[in-house]
Parts: sequence; structure tokens; C-alpha cells
Amino acid sequence: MATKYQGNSEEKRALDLFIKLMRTHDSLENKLRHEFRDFKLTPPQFGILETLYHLGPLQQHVLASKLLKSAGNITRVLDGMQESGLIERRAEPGDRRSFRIHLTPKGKKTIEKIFPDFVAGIRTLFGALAAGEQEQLNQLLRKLGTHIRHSYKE
Amino acid sequence: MATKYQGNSEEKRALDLFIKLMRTHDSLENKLRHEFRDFKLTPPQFGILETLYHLGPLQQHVLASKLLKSAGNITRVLDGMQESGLIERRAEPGDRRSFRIHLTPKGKKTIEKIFPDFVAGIRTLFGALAAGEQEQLNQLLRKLGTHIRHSYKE
DNA sequence: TATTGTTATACTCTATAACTATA
DNA sequence: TATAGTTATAGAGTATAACAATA
Repeated sequence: MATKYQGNSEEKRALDLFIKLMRTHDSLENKLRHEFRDFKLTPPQFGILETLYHLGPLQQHVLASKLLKSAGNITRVLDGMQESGLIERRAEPGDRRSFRIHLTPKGKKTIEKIFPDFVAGIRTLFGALAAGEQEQLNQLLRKLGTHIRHSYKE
Repeated sequence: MATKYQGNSEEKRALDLFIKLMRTHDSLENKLRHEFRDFKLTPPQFGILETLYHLGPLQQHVLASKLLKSAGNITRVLDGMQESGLIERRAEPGDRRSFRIHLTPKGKKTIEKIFPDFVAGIRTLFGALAAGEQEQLNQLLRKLGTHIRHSYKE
């Protein structure tokens, strides 16, 4: 692939891997963007919806940390979702600085409508890999992701 | 991870994998955004710089296709890069509809300045995985990425 | 002093659709 | 008819820094 940069073989391998990872992500995101469009949902909005659905109501800084985004970004995306009635901010008992983000009934309905098809789609895509290969990939990504996140404060 | 959605085990595995992949990508991109900032470069700009550096001058539609972006998006990002003097559009001999995108000396200098550190950084990050594991990951991602891209027109 | 969240600031990215020029 | 690229449209995402309120 890369022919111009004369790095050593370790560097070449890492670079190749990096490019593949980014490309795979982009392919997935392109597909998703298209699918969610009918529901007026963007990928970041879906990420928040999905996280709240699975983990329950969360404070904003927890969302920011889980989704690896800045506080300001989360505020903005939530503003949009609040306006379209998907989430609501409720006072946090015991800490008056903070809110807890809840799905509204509409938000819950939306994610429950989308999710089965979404998961089925994901499953089909990942069906390119056998069960054992998926387990392998899972372990490799966990190892890698943990290392990356620990290597820098974020 | 996900406890609420009662999908079957294949679906759960695929979903888990999906989330890990997205997260790993986001971690990497966050790091890059931070690193490139000193050079006034965004991740998409770096992607174009790197692609042109390694593959040589390309037409815009080729760039769009390689980077999985829309034509309009590439036009806009190139506009910005042209304004900051990183690339130039040269007439394509034999097809007057088209341009060929070249790195300017400044663009070349920029990528050559950044690239060694960038690759070294990538290598360190991926150093969490042994050589064999990296090869595994590489193969899995290739298989997966190809399948995703073929499963839909793009 | 540190933390939670908002606001202000300023851009960048993104896609789609309509359009122009050329093939 | 099809392709290369631009422009218009419209909006979303992103970070940082400064800030207010609270812990």
C-alpha cells in the first residue's frame, strides 16, 4: 500500500492496520448514516440513544466520558435531541449542579423501533466473519482500545 | 455490555464488536486531532495529504472513492487545503472536465515533517499487540471491510 | 479548589440535489 | 447518456475557553 515512506517493517504494519481500521469505521458509519436518516437520527444521536437505552439514565459527564466526546459537544447534541423530544434533563437529587438524562417515551419508542433492524443489519455485516473470528477480533480490539485510551489522558 | 436488548447470541456478539470498533476508532481520532492541531490540520485533511503523498497526484473522484466520501465533501475540503497552500489543482491532460490534485511544496513539506512522528506514534499504539496479533487483526479487518463495502453500493 | 454543565466562538465536516461543462 | 466537479442548501459535529453554580 504505502510505498513512499521508508519506515521499518513494524511501522509499515502498524500504518497499514491503522488505515484499515479507519476505513472499516467509515464504511460502517456511511451505512448507518443512511439507515438512520429515515428516522431523522444522526450517528452521534443514535449513540446517545443506544447508550441510555442500555445503561439507563446517566449524567452528562458520564455520557461524555463513555462516548469519548467533550462536555460542550454532549450539551449541544442533547439540546438537539431535547428539542425533538427524544430525551429530557431531570434534576439530579443530591447534586444541584447536575442533570440526569432520561429517554422520553418517544425516545424509548424510537430506539425500540430502530434497534432490532439495526442489530440484524450489524449481524449480517459481521457475518463475514465466523464466530471464532469474531471472538478474536473482539479480543484484539479490546486489547488495543484499552491501550490507546490509557496511553493518553483523553 | 448490553443487557436490555434480548437479541440472540450472534446479535449480541456482533453488537459488542460494533461498539468496540467504533470506540477504538474514536480513541484514535481523538489522539490524531490533538496531534495535528499544531499543524493546523484536521483528520480529513491529513487523510488527503497522506493519500496524495503515498499514491501521487490523483483526480478528485478517485480521492472521493478511496476516502469513502462524497464528491461535494472532497471539493470543500480541497478548497480549504488549497487556500492554505497545501494542494493545487492542475488541469488533467485529455479530460477537460477534470483536475489532478497535486501536493504543493508546502504540502509535501508538511506531510514529510509530520509523518515520521505520526507513524512512530501509531506504531507505539499498536505495539499493544504482538506482531502475530497485528497480522490477525489485519486479516480480520480486511475481510470485514471488504464485505461491508460490497454489501452496499456506496 | 475542583467539578458540572452552559455559552460563546469559530470552524470543519457531511450529504444531497441541482447545475455546468465535457465526454 | 454518463461522468467530473462545483455550488447551493442545510445542518450537524467538534473543540476550546470563559463562565456560573455548586460541591
